[in-house]
Amino acid sequence: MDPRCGCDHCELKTAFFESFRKEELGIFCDRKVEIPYKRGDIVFLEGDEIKYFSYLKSGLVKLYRSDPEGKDQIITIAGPFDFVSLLGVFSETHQTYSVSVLEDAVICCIDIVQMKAIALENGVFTLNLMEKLGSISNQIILESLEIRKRHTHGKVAYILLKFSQSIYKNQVFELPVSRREIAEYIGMTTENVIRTLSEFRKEKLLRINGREIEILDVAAMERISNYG
Amino acid sequence: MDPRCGCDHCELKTAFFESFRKEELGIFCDRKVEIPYKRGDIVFLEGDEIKYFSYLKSGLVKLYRSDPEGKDQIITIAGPFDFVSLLGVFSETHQTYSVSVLEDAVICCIDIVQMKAIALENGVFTLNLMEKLGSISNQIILESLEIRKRHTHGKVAYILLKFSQSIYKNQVFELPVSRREIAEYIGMTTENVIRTLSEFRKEKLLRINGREIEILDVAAMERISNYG
DNA sequence: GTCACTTTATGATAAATATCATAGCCGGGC
DNA sequence: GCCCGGCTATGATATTTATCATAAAGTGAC
Repeated sequence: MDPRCGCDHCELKTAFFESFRKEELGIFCDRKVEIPYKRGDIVFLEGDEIKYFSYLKSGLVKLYRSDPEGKDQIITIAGPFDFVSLLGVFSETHQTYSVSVLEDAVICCIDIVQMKAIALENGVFTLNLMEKLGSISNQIILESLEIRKRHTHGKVAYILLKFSQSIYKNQVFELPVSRREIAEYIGMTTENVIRTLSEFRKEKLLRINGREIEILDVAAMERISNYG
Repeated sequence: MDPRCGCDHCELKTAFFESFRKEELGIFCDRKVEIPYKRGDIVFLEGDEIKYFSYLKSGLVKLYRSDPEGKDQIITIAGPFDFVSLLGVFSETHQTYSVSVLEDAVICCIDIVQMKAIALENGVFTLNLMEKLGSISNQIILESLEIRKRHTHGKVAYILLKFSQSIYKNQVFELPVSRREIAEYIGMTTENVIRTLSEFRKEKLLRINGREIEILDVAAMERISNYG
């Protein structure tokens, strides 16, 4: 086993690279580039040429689009083990969205040509990859539909529960985004996000200290998210 | 060449089955089932077990979700050459959405186990499939984001232009859905969809005769869709 | 530390959207 | 043909949400 290669112990390996044959893992490791990013860094911008297939080893990033007037729309927030590359990576030549870093991150990049070459050779790998990418795309679609059908209170409750339950797995957490970014995520104005948070605080559903949030009444928040 | 097999001339073949080896096409053809559907038929329901990979040969279908209170939410409308199966087909065991028929359709069904077996063997096919599925998922995500960021006038204009430009490729077309279904698609109330259509009619942007729509002023509709 | 700028916060008001009520219309079932 | 139920349509009203205005608090550059 090649001592230079760190992929043997990568947490991602068990996720889907287990299907790699030894020599493929070797190729993978030799070619991959791991890049550390700081909060606020741009990973790539909409329109950039797609050169790498990339996934998130650690940290938190946001996927977003900017419209001509400069208003951003957040597509989703991705955590460790999520891919930064979505399905478009195999059908597009240029990025259809931008990615920036919310919490210091390490992103592993694999040359897209190399990735396709391995995919052509190894059916198990490709099928695993398709399952994983499919599952993520499915999640994004369903999340978008869930957000769309909610009103302001339900939207804010939904997104706070996402942070609490899916991302931080804790009732107390530090918001990785500003109120404005929450608004860009769920499609409201910044003022109404702030107002809704204030209302939840006054009703003792939340404790708020700047970006630190504690969900005091989970059941009530779930009720608001589902029927609010 | 097996005369019983019609797949040689299938329009879909050039789309991505061109990567099939001859024997694979044979297996495919022997196993496939082509099912004709009438307007109003249910193809499958959310929660049904996934047995087939299916694509639309002709006609028009809607993909939708129903919430506990019975309100539907339309995910997208798919035409010929679109897949009825989305990416989840490889990562889920049960359907995460329902499909019903808007215009008489023929759907080709392939056993999912068989499909996976071919995918494992033929990398070119799998990569082509991933590109196609990826592109469709990408489109659904982008469409959902486009709808989310618009207000009522922009939403209605957007969806009418979709019917006119993407689906029927004509300024005159017969709406395949009721006003209520349009509302379920773009997230408004039925009354406001009707009201907005009436306003467009009064402003001479549309001619409306029941479900027959003619877009009289395409430029104005595009302006409303983009900046509306 | 100070200044400029962004973020958070709240209130007042305007605009957009939903809800409720009503009615004509159309199509399918019998 | 006739009736019933859903679809289309429109108005009045209530509610929700956005916009505008203002200000305090936090943040980074120098």
